[in-house]
Amino acid sequence: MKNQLAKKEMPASELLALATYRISKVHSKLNAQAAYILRKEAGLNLVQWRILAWLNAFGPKVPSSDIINKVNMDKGLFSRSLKTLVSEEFIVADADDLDQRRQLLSLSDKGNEIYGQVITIMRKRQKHLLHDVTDTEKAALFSALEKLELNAERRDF
Amino acid sequence: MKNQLAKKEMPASELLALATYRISKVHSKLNAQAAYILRKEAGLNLVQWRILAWLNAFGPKVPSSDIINKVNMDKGLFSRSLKTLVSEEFIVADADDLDQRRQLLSLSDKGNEIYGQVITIMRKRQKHLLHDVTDTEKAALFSALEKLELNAERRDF
DNA sequence: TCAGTTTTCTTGACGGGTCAACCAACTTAT
DNA sequence: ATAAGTTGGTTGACCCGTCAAGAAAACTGA
Repeated sequence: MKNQLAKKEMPASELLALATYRISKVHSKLNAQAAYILRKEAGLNLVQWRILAWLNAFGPKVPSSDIINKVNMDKGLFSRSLKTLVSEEFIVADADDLDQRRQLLSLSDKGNEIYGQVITIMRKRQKHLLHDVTDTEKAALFSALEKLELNAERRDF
Repeated sequence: MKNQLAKKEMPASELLALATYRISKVHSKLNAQAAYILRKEAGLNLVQWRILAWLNAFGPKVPSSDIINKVNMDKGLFSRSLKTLVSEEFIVADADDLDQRRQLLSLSDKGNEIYGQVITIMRKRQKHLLHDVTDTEKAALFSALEKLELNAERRDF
């Protein structure tokens, strides 16, 4: 009986050591940092920035679905954020003659410009974030994250 | 000029490789998994569960501020979630004679029971999450996460 | 004693993020 | 040709998470 109870107690140290807890803390701090930089440097929020970056990566004249499917982004969130990006003219949306449902998205000149400004800072940030992480740590980090991601997809275990 | 332009382009592969992006994806999948389990097994949401777990860890008769300060939890979020946990009688809140502002929180019997049920599953989950992560990977993961967390706190770099 | 400050907790407001319903356009199979 | 199903995109609803304002109680120092 004593043992059964003991099994259920969890000291604070154990909680603090949980991978899930650590990741969630890191995630929120990374988010806060990125949001701060984007707001200060470009008046963008995280979602808007991500869309600009993916659009730059996937080239011009891309339909929303391409980005949504390749990236892990919610359709609704994308749709709403896109609307403001188009209205602020960071992105131009051309009709697709082959499929009337779609719009082909491209960065505007203005969008390209701000992307260029921000990506420079973001590269510096990435460097800073990892500057004291060794190569072996980096490799292990990525491999561990990959495993975690896969294991997080299962609902039965 | 060509070089300057080249510097600004970012292929999808580079984006996908960003530590920030990977962590955010892992984080969202971990969240979804935990939310699923908690909803199915106990009808709890993540915040409620975290409060129960911390309360179990920090012992009975704890004021809210103790948890809020030790953990990184928003006061407002805590306050709102606590209200429902108390109204559903997972937690009992006793008056503190020494400080009329505070309430001393403890898990109720019902709260303890559900905590016991859930923690068993959560331990199994943690095991599953890390089952194929080697010890060296684990060590590197934690060390890298710690560095990232620190580096994410700086606003100038 | 009592004005000023600090601490504890609540509340409001708002953006981020997920889920599901839905519509319109397109595709497939018969 | 057309019914059935799929895909692309929008919208509404809702929870999570953060921030800031503020009420109430407690503390501090003249």
